[in-house]
Amino acid sequence: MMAAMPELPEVETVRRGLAPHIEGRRIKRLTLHRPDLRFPFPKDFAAHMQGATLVQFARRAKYLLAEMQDKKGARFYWLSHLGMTGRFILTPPPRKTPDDTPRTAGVYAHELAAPVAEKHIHVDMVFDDGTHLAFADPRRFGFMDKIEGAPERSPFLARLGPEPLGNDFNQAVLLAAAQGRQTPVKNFLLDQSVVAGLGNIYVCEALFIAGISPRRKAANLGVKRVARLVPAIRDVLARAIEAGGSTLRDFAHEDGAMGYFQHDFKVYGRAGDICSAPHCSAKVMRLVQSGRSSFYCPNCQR
DNA sequence: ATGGGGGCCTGCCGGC
DNA sequence: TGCCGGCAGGCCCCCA
Repeated sequence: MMAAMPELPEVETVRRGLAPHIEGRRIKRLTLHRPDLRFPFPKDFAAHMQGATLVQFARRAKYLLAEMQDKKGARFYWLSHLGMTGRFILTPPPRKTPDDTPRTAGVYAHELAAPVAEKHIHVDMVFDDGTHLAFADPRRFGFMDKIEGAPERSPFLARLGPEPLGNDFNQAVLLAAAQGRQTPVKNFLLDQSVVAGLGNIYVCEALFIAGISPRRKAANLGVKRVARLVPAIRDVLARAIEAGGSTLRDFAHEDGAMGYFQHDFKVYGRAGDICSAPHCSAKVMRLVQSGRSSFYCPNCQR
């Protein structure tokens, strides 16, 4: 068992967990505890978010994309990325008591208490019903942005390839994208412009399921391997989302931290273990490609 | 255009 | 026991 980094299934799990708590709610206060994460927060970020209503909480690749309606009724989008260690921590509103009247400027007593005691909380939000949403990110590889206009024109989203679980991702598309690509299939699948949402872990797992060596050049995949690879990618992601979904049942608690559910992997992080495939006694190997670990079974993957 | 590598950033872990 | 190097990797950016 190990905790998965935020790739598509983890981000989707976060989305599903948070959406029912924040959709349709107005942001009463938003506090930044530092001027930047990986990038500086956009100018007027807090001011624009404050008083805005979160209309819909969606996902694109590994990005969370919230449709917002500001105080004047204008639409904009709040984009966030969890990076490597980013987490949203949700605290549902405590039950109000009769004497819980506004203190200053309409702030209720129950809103003054710190919802969580944790290091590395960089953003705090309070919604109109008292729901707290904090963003913590020790390594600050995550970031947030504000998008005016069509979200697909955001520089962060413009170059993304198809969603791996959508109809735009299929064997013909993947085969065409692989034409002439001399890079190993491992690197190829990590390229978010090829298919958007895979990270190191699920690429390793998908290649294992498809029986393809991470070393194989993308251009040499061929129709047969692509025909195995596409469903392998879909299956591994869909199963991981299911596994994440099963953790949501316990979500609405005090420490509502999200996105790092436990999950079993066949090869990732298992160097030296015997391959889990039936009748295979080879050892799972680790190799470094472009500075990243690949795990694979040299017997099952060619 | 494409591929490869550096840098960001902190927590953790193994070795001495 | 404490220190320290290596490692983890998503994504942008630069260079060949």
